[in-house]
Amino acid sequence: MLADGAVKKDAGSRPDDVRAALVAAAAALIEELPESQVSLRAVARRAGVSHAAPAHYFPSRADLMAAGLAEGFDALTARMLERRDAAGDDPWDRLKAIGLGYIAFALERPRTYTMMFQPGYITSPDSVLARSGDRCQDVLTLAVAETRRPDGVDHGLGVAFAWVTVHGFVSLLTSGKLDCDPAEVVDPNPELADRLLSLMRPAFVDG
Amino acid sequence: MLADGAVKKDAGSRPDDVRAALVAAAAALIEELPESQVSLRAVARRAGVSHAAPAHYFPSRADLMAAGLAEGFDALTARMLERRDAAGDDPWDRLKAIGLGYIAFALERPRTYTMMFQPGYITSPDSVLARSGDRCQDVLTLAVAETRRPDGVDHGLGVAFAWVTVHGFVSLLTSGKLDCDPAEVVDPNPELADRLLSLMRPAFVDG
DNA sequence: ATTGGCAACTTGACACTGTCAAGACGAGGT
DNA sequence: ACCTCGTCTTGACAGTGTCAAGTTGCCAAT
Repeated sequence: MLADGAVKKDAGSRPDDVRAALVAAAAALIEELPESQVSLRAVARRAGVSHAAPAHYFPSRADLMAAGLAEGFDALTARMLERRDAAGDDPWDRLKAIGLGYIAFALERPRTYTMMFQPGYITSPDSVLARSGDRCQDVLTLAVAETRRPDGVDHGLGVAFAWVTVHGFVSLLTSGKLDCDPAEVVDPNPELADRLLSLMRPAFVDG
Repeated sequence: MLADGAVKKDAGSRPDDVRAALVAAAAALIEELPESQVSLRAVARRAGVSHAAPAHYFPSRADLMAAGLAEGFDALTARMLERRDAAGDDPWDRLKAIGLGYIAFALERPRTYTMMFQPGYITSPDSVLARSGDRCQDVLTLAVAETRRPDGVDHGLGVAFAWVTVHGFVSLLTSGKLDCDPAEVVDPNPELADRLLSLMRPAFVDG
């Protein structure tokens, strides 16, 4: 009956397959198409199921989107950690590496990134999307804490400042408000991003 | 058939009336409803015309939205100018006043502000929306230029930094990523915004 | 082995959307 | 009077999210 839940691990874990396929299809379409064209039915078609199949796993379109966007947050977190660990031991270098990883991800998957911050997909504070967003923020919080110095700014304010800077940068970039090509910002000439991040240096470390 | 009490005979009943009513209805609904619910037909209903009337003035839904969003940019520009002129003569005070006006507008009309930066509504570089956005940027550019000092940062970088900071701030706020209530940030306790803006002070002026 | 039940979908329907085609209708010119 | 044009309406079409009902297949109990 209900004694041992989640006993679905037998060979053909079909149910989870469909769910995973739906989330993967959503994540793919979110980057491929403009937001208004990422329809429940298009996701269902991509996943090879009927148009109403998503309703069995997700109460509404917003919930399916949220699942796809949570994957985006996880990928962003992974990218930040990768860059941070590749940097040295200097706290500022590590924080800047995280910022550059953040920028690189957002410019690689601009539609996903934009939708990740669209209000309306977080249905509750402990939804999958909100939790993956929190894990992402934790990485930044830790890196800012590492730069802590006695006369430094308030920790929460520092986290906000760092996040605000990188988020505002990629957001304005993808909106076309900064007159430079987003495609070239990270790979061919990362000077702009580097100089921008350096502007917030005095808020964190000396010198 | 017209709604009722049509003012057709009125001296000011130019054909532009319908167009203006559509734009006004769009601007109102953009703030009242989530983006996906701001439909062409809902705007037409609000304006008291048939569901296909907008098609005569705007080639597509995006163009009607762009017209409404351009009004948003104009309102933002007006708000920034108002705050700047109310500030004193000190260049930094004027720049900060613009920033606070920017933040106040964005938090008063969050849905409008968010949609203003949504890529996809600017159909061409000299569209109405793009032009009104440019006028908004000009105000910021001028204010940054006023802070110019010999050893200051590059002008374009300074503009980007200032814009990035305020835009990132309100964007993260309305996304719920900064754990404070957006409704209280400007009116009851503007300390957070003030302290955040002060963090970018060293990039512009001495002391 | 048969039955029952239930979860995992599918099919069908409804109201709503953006956009196109065609028509109504008054104003202005000839 | 006739014609034309711009303005707007009506009607239609494919596509959408979501709900209701039906179908299928598997597992447990009889």
